[in-house]
Amino acid sequence: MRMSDHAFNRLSVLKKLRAAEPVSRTALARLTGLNGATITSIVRDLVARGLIVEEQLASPGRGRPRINLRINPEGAFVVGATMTDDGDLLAEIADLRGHIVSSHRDELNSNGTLTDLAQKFAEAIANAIAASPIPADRVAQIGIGLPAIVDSRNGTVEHLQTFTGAPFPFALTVERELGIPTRVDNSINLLARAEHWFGEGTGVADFMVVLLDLGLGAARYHEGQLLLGSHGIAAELGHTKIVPEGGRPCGCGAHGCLQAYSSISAIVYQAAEIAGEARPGIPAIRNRFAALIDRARSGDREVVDLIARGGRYLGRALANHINMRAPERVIVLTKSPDLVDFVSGPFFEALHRDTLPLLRDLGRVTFKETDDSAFARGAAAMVLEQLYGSW
Amino acid sequence: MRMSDHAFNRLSVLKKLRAAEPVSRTALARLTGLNGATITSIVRDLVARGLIVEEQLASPGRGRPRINLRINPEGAFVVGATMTDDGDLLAEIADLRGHIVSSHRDELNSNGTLTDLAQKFAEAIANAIAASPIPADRVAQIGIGLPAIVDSRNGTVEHLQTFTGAPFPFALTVERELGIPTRVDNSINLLARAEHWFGEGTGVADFMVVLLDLGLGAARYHEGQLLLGSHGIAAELGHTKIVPEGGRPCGCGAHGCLQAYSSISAIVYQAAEIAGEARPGIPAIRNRFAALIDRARSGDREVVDLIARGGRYLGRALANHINMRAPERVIVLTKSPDLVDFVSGPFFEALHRDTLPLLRDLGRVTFKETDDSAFARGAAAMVLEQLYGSW
DNA sequence: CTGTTTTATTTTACGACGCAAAATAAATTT
DNA sequence: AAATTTATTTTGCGTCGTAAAATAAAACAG
Repeated sequence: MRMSDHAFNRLSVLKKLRAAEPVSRTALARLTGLNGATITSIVRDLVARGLIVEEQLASPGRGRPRINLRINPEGAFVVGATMTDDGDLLAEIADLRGHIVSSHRDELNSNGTLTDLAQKFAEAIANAIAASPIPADRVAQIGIGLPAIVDSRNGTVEHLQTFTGAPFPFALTVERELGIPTRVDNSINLLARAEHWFGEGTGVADFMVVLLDLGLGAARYHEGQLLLGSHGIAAELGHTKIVPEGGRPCGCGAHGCLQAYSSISAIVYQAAEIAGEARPGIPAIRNRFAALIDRARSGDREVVDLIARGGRYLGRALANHINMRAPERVIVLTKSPDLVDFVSGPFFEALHRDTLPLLRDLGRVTFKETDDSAFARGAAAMVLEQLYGSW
Repeated sequence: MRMSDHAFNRLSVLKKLRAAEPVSRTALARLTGLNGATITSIVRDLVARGLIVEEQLASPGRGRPRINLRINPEGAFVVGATMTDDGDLLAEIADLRGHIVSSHRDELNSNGTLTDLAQKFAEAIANAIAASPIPADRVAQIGIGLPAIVDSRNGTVEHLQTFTGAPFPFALTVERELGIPTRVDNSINLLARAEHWFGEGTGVADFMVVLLDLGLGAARYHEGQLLLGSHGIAAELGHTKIVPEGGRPCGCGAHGCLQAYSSISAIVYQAAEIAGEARPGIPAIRNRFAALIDRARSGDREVVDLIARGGRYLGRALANHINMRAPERVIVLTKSPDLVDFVSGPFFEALHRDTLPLLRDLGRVTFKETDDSAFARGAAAMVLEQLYGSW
């Protein structure tokens, strides 16, 4: 489904406003290329919806003073919910600037079915709202990020961990339970949306977001729109074959996939194998990784090399991606700055070496620290992005 | 620049018409989702422009008989021009169905500057028109395909062989010379456009075209539109790093790029190296390759393995691409069916092995023979695609 | 203090587009 | 010949975005 011109124009006004805030109508006209009259009417509508507010200004010189416009952070609130690495449900309330107003965490004891998971999400979200100072009727929308293959257009889950089968109407299930419009998207897509609206992707039409953390994921904006592939696959990176022959086995059944080398889990698993230990469970991985970082800091070559190899492989994979698609920016997100310390050297070396000279551009690729709240920011971004019925 | 709704609707009518031809207005309304009244007015315009014609039908049953619509192949003619492998300029006239009406070939003796090259193109095109039965004033547009980095939006060349520098207004130069609107695009993009309008990409919104011939190239349609990256780089495949360490040198300065292994030139060059001979010049490559094919057919392992390796690498690279972006279809074009004979086995094996199980889908990837006329078909496609001012 | 100038925003008038519903057209069936 | 069926066109309407004109709100000049 294509966004209408109408929706597109509204959205570009909102995006430019978000990026240049505070900004006058005249400036918006210049930024968007739309006629001033058009801006007047779009802004009128946004003000009526309470999403933006006018701000009186001390007059700066000659002429009628401009009226600056700002996002009204209190215009609407959004719940962003996601599953954390430790198996909790994190539900946070964000305002329209992507600021977290309230945060709530519930344990997730799910029986593994999607019906139950949706139910647990609904409960956690209800708890989060109840525990917050925000009245329930000010919560305009719910955004849920799942580590899954999701069709965000209609809120269905196609594949999550052990679940595969007919698309499950996840968003609808939560929406029925709580009576609040609900959207579901892939976790990485939420991070990309957060960057596009509130982060380093602001004003950048074509960029890629990579999450290098426990797992590995990627998403891509193209011409100012998040790419949604046929199965939500539009910028998968983890299953790039990085070791052609005799590579490590990957959960997908194949060998030599990037994600078997370049992620915190991959590094921890490899270290465990070397030490002849069993793989730790998901909750233990961060601790194990911290221990590995300690060893690396004390000069343990084995660990340093392991992490370096992950970085090198990621660099090569990203170089290949850049060579193929020439994004303006690549933002590599991680929750672990320790990882960056040891990864970035070999990463940038490989990246530079394998990138076409034409496209070698220092600063195109950057590391950035993130945290779980980014998902709630992404949910807020999703609300803005979907204000006019588009995805 | 975004296509307007207006242009988008016109274009989808034209595309559906092209794909379902002959077809009635009512059927078009169903196919496009547009209102019948809208179809009436769009069709009226297309008929007035002479691009489509009505066709009276024997009434098939009850009710008012439908009036079928067809593309009017004679509605406009297009010159498609390109540089062939043997260093000639090939200028062909195509009708709106992509059928070649007339073909003309001139030797290219260029001094290497873009000004001169554009001049030579203009001459060859003028000769082609003069030698054809089509009156010059029926030639609506010229499309030129260059093995270059091109900004097809404004017809400038950014990089061609030895030329690098400020974008050169190639289309404008030819247009001034001949007085006929002229567009320039990358050769591979033209092939993709030809597939989209007249070939196996008809009706497929997301597909990739790979040219496996003397060189290696790729282009991608996304949501029914050709992707144009920032430097025309939207689906480059040749500089995927396929051999991480100690790979063959590539023209780009790096080592281990796919195009150093998987193309006719790459195979011929490798064979020459093995034999301790000098690299043959471009014009000789096809002959040398024919000789290699003979050796392969008579069971020469060395040659068979060389070609197989190229196929394996291409298979892996395409698998990586599919894993990343999940195109609906991939069309691998080549002018050499001999190549396919020896490449396809190892190619499909590697492709299958390295593609995510979820995305393994026999029939997604196919080989297809092509020829130089495809560029003229692509030029015709470009005209249709740009009827309403979009790219 | 009043008129002029400057800059920002809104209003007005208009044209383009696409839709729904109604009208018309052109056949077959009764 | 009238009714029915299906296809296409016409009509009337609402929305959108623009250019030009009007209005608003300030500083400046005298």
